[in-house]
Amino acid sequence: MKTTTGPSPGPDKGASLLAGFEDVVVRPRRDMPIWRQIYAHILGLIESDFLTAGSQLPGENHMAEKLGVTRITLRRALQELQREGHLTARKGVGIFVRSLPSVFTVRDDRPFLENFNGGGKEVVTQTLVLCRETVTSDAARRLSLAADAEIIRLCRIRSADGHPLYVNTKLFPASRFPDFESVYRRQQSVTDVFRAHGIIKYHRHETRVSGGFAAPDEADMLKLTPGTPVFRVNALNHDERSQPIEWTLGCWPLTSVEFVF
Amino acid sequence: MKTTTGPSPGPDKGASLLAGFEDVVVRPRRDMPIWRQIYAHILGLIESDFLTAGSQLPGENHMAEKLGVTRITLRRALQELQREGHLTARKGVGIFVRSLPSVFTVRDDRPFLENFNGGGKEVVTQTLVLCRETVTSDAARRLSLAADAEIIRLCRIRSADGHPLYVNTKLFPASRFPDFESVYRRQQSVTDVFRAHGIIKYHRHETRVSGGFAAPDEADMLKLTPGTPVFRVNALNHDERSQPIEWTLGCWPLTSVEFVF
DNA sequence: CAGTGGTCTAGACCACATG
DNA sequence: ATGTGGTCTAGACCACTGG
Repeated sequence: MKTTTGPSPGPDKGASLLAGFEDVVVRPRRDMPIWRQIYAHILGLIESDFLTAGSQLPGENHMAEKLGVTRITLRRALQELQREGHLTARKGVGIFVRSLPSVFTVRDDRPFLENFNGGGKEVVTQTLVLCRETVTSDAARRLSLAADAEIIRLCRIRSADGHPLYVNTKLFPASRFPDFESVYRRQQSVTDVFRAHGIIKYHRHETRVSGGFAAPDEADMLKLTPGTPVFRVNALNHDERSQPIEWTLGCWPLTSVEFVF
Repeated sequence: MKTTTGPSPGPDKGASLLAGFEDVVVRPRRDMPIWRQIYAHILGLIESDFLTAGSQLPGENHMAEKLGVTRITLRRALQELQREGHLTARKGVGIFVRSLPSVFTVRDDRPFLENFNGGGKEVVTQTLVLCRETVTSDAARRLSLAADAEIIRLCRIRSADGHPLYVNTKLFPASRFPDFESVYRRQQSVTDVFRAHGIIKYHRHETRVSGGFAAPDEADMLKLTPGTPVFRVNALNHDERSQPIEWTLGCWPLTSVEFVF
């Protein structure tokens, strides 16, 4: 299916822009509204790999015309697929298949990368922010710091096979890590920063998982439609003397991960 | 605000059906589309307790007219509020405020009810199904049973202050609990069933938390709009000899709970 | 510039629940 | 019979992106 070179339509971007939307019949049914049928059809194209991850859909006007429905009706289906994380729309550009792994196990008690490599995904970590600043009252409470203490803020985004999966912000008490920046810039690893400062063992003290909806900036980073449901993870790490050393706030698309405890 | 008896409009159902929608100005803005302004306005009414949990909104036509927008535009806002769990619509009846606690901590290592009473909520548990049947292959693997073993299925729904919060299905190996039904019917408590069969101590072996979208039957039970995002919890309990004795599948509205580990 | 997705209007018909 | 929410149409204008 992927190496089709003949005249038959394939999922290739440039080929037949309406591949997958030929001979599709949608008409009012008692049990399933039209938009739901379109939803099911497109989802089928994605799950059968006819539409591959990253590929672009035909324009809304083209699809609507081909399906014989109004753009609004089509958009009802597209909207649902966006909220479920299968599609992502970029204004002025187009609609693209996100097609993330439907389940992406994260074991809470293991180093982050271990969970990914099992799935054969290539994981890339990108550092967005690394700076020092004064704590907020919230973070001070969490990290047991004075109100005017200094903290280190580290924001990163992780992608699997080029698809952004996870954005997080980590806060550290600055006093514990005088050489944070230099070590981190060399190794790009928080564990190595810990080790360089004499912290060899640390443990997860508490993990909170809640749900929410992607804010515009989160949606932008994760390539989601704003309002898409997400997991919010909120974790505190302690060193071996039970002192808080790391406060993490993370955000995952709801459909891209499963947490295992 | 709640005991208004004068002519001024209040949130009371029968009073002024359009209370809360007087003098609302919505007009196109660069930074916020109309539907988003309506969304914010209604959310404000809910969060300020002007619209109380369980109360009914005016009809869509009335609201749309009052706001000076099309029904479609209004529905864009209502749809968003439904997906976020603030509203629930019943066809042919009306739209109602769900207004659940935005955070509802569940500590994984504590008995279920302990987490609720702290919030001052009155919790009701309703048993939907209690029956014996042959295992599915999936459940057999999870509970380490033979392919033709018998299991006990228990489906329940839990509500806080009359609002359904949590539906779950529990599966037990039937051979371990000959008197399940009789004990359960008397006490309505799984812990008591365990105790009656000599299991005094048991522990959570594994918990998995994932995300999904309410199926029509789940939506019906939880009084949600189908497609609303939910947590799916999947847990296995072991007895003190590490034998699996309980397999739980649960479903929570995304916005009603926070998991703490 | 042309094409994209985002928003909005003014109608309409339907299935459903209630009185 | 009435009012409700659910669906759908046929247009329209806008802001954004890219060539």
